[in-house]
Amino acid sequence: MNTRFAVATHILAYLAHSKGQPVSSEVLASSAGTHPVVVRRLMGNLRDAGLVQSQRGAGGGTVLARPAAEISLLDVFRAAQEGEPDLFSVNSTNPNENCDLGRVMQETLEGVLGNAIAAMRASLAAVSVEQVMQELAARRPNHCPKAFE
Amino acid sequence: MNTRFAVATHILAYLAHSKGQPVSSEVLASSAGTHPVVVRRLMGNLRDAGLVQSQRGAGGGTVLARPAAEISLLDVFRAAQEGEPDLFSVNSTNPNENCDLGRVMQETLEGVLGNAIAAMRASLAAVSVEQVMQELAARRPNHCPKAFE
DNA sequence: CGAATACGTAACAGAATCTGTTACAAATAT
DNA sequence: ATATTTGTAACAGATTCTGTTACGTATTCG
Repeated sequence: MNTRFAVATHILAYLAHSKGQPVSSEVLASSAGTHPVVVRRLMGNLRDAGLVQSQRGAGGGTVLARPAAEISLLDVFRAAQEGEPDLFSVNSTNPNENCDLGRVMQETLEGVLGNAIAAMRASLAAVSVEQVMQELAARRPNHCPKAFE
Repeated sequence: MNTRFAVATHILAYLAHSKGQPVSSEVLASSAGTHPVVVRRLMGNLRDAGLVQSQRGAGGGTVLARPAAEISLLDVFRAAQEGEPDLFSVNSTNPNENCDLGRVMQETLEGVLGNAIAAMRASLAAVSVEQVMQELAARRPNHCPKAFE
């Protein structure tokens, strides 16, 4: 699993915490421990998914496009992995040419994993960005004065 | 996800089908559509996990170390990914130095995903190699005369 | 005993992917 | 106008994955 999901969740939790105030990619990158361009690149996905809205220019930045309670981690996951090869796909190598055992094997494995994947998706769908933000705020260590800094 | 899980399942289903007859890495590789060394490399994991037993020399090959009904896909998955970075770990980048939001974020995400991962593991544990082999045999297309060839 | 077979393992190349970084155009506030 | 900030392309370095070659070791068979 790449870092995209973690970084995207970090970003959105931060935006949920800053309640409407636009946040720049530089601030977000500093908090998430990455590079501003990485944030902006990922932000493109979140924007395409309708999760955030950005504004250019001085004083610009990004805000949530809808309430944090209405953004599930499944939304985040899907947006973060958009355009990427399906993380849950069963990668097999060459399907056998003699018979299509390869294809049958792939279908069988996908069937086996189907329920588990559905459960995982449901679990992600049950958690909102607001919940994550609140849990982060609650567990924020004392020696870090300003939240999400 | 790498191809290891799919190839390992393929191998074990094949071995389950050949009931005690040792199968060479060359035959397995041909069926799985990969290279014999890839099979032998992966077989090292399966052997370490106690799922198969190999014998060198002429007429050698690999057999299941215990009945196929007693090998779950969770066993296969664990063995195939042994020594690899945890597929389900939430990769984050640098934990922030100012405060440990990075660590808290990681723990929070791991907590969120914990149930989903447990469900997925349970689902894999509920399916045996024998079941996979039987489903493959049942779904084997007609124009492929000899099973698993 | 010697040859053929087959595993075990190291080593390496090519491809793909991921992240970080630089660069620069476009948009916007002051 | 100027400073700020996003949007995006392009590229380098690191890592990973698969396929492949090579070679030592074990085992069977004649």
